[in-house]
Amino acid sequence: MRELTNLNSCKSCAYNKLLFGGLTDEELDFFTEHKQELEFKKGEIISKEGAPITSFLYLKEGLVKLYKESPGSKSQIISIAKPLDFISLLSIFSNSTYKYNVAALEDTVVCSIHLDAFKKVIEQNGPFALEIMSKMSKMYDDIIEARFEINRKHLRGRIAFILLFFSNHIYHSDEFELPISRREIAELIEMTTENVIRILSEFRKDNIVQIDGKNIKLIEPERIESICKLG
Amino acid sequence: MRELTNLNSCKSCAYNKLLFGGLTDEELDFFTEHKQELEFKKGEIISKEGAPITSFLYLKEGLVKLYKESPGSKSQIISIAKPLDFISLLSIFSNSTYKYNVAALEDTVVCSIHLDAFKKVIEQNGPFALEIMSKMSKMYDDIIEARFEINRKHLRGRIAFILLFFSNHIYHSDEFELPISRREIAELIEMTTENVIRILSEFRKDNIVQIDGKNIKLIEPERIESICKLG
DNA sequence: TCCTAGATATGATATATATCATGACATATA
DNA sequence: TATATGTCATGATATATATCATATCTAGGA
Repeated sequence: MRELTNLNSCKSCAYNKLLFGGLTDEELDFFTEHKQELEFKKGEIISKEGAPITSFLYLKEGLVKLYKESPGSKSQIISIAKPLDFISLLSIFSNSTYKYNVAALEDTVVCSIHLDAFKKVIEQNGPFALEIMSKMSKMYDDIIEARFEINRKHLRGRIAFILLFFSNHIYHSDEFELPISRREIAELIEMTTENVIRILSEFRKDNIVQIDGKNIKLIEPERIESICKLG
Repeated sequence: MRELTNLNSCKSCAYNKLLFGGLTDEELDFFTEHKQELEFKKGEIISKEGAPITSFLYLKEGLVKLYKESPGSKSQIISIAKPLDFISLLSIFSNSTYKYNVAALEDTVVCSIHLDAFKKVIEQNGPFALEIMSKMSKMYDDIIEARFEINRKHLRGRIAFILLFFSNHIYHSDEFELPISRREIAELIEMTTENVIRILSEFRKDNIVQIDGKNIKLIEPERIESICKLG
């Protein structure tokens, strides 16, 4: 991890309009004083389950995974967060320690606002509180929704689901480089690594995707959609 | 559904201290003006996926299930809410319509505060906003946690899990009456109805639970704990 | 440079779970 | 009262998925 130093003020940050619409100049200045920008290299751990929470974190650039590790069994990936997503979920309001691990899947920049400062502004700015609740709510609902969707699908449907997830929600393209390994895909959509590999091969043989290592190109997105829906 | 009429003011409500610690007398009076208490009989639907959200709901008495229905496949139960739980999750801050169905499992009393009134108080009372966030956060985290726990267990472990859930978190007793059918258990812990029945029978034959219809008595809770952990 | 560990890949086999079939019983309905 | 409908129950069978074994390829460390 590396702390970025030549910081702009939050006031001039391109992200503040998107995330923090309802803040006054004074509040933005207040955040500027209490924030840090942190850079993580691919693979680095951003926060660990059980570690004390001291700041509100959101993703500025890059890609991260939220995951749980439980002794004796393989780890489970809860979700993948993209720029502008909060990576400390609501846990920060109900727990003093993190409930999940977070690790960088790509080189990543995280904006870190000291928790006390963040809470202070929530307390004094009601509309801002509602905004944060709305955003967090949506993230949680999406996680739960995805969990249930994955669970009612067969393996082929799950692979189709995750391909479409990267294509539609992360890279907005039919062609992309997978940011995670086959094993991590398995941890994300609840199946074994072998079956992830096997079914990706099937898709390749069926000529609905081109696969070269981590490089993916969806050849027949409509067919993948239908496998996702029906499988 | 029946609307209760002889309402006490929120000020004197035994629940307000538990749920709404940080409110002024004026704010409680304001809620009193904008609330209703609704009574639902067992089986009645409290809210439906897709219906417009007009109020903040929390459970005063009884038991409800939150569930999703998707065309062509069986419905999935997301969670079971008990008194003092919010039954409109954060959806109310991010969506204009409900994302889940809610139905009463027992005769139930719901306190319904008009959404605009509720949001108004959140906007003007920061500490209250934080309180609500904290409570909602915990509910969401619990749901996600349970989902992942269920998923890494085999069927016997899941049945053990759900028996312990009712025993420890709902009824606080080794002896209780199941509030849901075998089919609903299946919808809650992601397995088929037949296997729920089969494994409950196994547990009965193994003499770790007594079962008479919906009446359950855990004979060897420690063994159930260990099946839950290991299975 | 070699060596090792991990990722990818594929086949054979085992096994957990779903599906199908059937029946008893209770409960709602006409 | 008779008829239908849903729940509980259990066995036989089918099938999806995990597990085990093995091989190749690549990247990183000594």
